[in-house]
Amino acid sequence: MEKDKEELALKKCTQTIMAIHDVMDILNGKWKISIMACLCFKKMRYSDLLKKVNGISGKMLSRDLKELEANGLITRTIYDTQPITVEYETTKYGASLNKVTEVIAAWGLEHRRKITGK
Amino acid sequence: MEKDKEELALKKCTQTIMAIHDVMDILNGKWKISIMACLCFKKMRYSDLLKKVNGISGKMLSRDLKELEANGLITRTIYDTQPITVEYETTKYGASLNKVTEVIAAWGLEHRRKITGK
DNA sequence: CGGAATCCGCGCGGATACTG
DNA sequence: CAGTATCCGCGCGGATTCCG
Repeated sequence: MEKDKEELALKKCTQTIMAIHDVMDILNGKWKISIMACLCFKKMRYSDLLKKVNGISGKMLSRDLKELEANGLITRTIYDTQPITVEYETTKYGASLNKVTEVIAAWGLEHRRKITGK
Repeated sequence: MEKDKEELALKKCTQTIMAIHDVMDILNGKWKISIMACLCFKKMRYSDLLKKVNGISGKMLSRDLKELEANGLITRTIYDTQPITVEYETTKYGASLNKVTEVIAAWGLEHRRKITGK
């Protein structure tokens, strides 16, 4: 029946909304997705991220890094050099966001082409 | 040379960050992605969205819908019934976000499975 | 039904200065 | 270098009320 089909679609819609809401709870704020995208390319240090993630302030960066670590998306390792070195790296789990960031970025490029370009 | 390769990767990283930032400018806030995901399933009315997008308030919904429309992602059509009916629908352009919302939702489901489940 | 208007708290997020 | 601390404005976003 087509009524069942309709119902099924709506149910999937509801599930989708919930799933997205979950993600937005973890990746909230202006910067987390950018940070994850950056770390998906390679592990980086605090100062590297500060430069790469354009416009972010030191406060937000460290705060977001803490939250991302708390959610198991990245790891923080300290090297006892002089001065001390800290490296951030995606966990295996965090690396699975790679696909997400890629798709977003791809759409963003397309969008920019549409806006600025012609 | 591998140095060139490294350089290329970093350049791509920078581009990715910029692209993501563009997207976040359009899809900012807590709800826009959910709204778009919802409308990617089917066109809906204001009250439908209010129910489907769980937790959103009327104010945010109408504000976000306005912004999404301003960015060309959705259209708003008024039917002269009694009482009046308004339908929101993705533009062809907005529909291209389908892939994005799908990937995010997929990751979200996986995430929920990891958190609650085991 | 489909909003607009108003009130208001909270926390995001920027700027700056300081620390080990 | 890798942060922390503090101050503070702004706007997101909730709740409620009102309107055509």
